Amino acid sequence: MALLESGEMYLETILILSQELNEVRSVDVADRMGYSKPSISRAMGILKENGYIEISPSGHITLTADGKKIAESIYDRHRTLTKALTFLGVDEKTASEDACRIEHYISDATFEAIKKHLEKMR
Amino acid sequence: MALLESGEMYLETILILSQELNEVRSVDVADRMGYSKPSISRAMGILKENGYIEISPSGHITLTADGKKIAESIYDRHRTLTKALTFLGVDEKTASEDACRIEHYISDATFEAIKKHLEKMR
DNA sequence: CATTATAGTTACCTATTGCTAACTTTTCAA
DNA sequence: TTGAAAAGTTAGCAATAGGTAACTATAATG
Repeated sequence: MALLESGEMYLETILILSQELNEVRSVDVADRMGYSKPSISRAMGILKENGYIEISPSGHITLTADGKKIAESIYDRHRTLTKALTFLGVDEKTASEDACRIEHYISDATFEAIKKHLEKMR
Repeated sequence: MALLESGEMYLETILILSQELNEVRSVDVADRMGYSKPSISRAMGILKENGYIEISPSGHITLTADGKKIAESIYDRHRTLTKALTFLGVDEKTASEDACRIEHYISDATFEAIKKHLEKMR
């Protein structure tokens, strides 16, 4: 099952939090994303059902191999697109916000082309 | 009221159809977008309520000044983004498809930066 | 240990945006 | 002019994805 923007954002957030915290819990994701606890609770249930995350009895959330692959891919897109846009003169904040939306909607072909172009430019 | 992707797509489609046809009707939009007649009917009602289009008694759809402004802006984004991506080596079809999604999600600052960069490159 | 604070879930609501089935209205041609 | 085709609308369904209220369960502290 291909994930939509929302699912990809949850996985990306879990990845980033797992680099900052010892343990990632639902409430950490809720705080970071600014969503309510029930919204996160349901989203985690769906991600778990579909094999993207695991949740320990104590509520410790970890990415599965599948989930990690997607999270890392999206995070890579985020950083590369942000860099590409700031390179074009877009301010850091706007670049990051725009990257955060674009990252879910471009094909691999387009992303690779942008990445290659960025490497050539600098 | 700021439009979402769907609303922007309808306006863009109406603009393009109005350049191809003498009269644009709901069924023309339905055929072009591949949506059902009821979906278009409702969408046209919402666009009309919000002042983006007018519908004559005979069912002839026209863009208002507000609607035209948005439609032209989105169409401009579409063409510029498609050009920018093909310039980077992305095939025409993929470039157009990706542009069609990105066009709704980037800020003015990012779009202007990309446009300027494209002009400089060629 | 009991009470409180934190974490998580359940049930239900809302909005958007697509759909089908079935209806009405309009147009056009025999 | 009448009957069929085309166009448009109404009513209701589904999925996604957010919300609140109210509950349970777990953890922490006096």
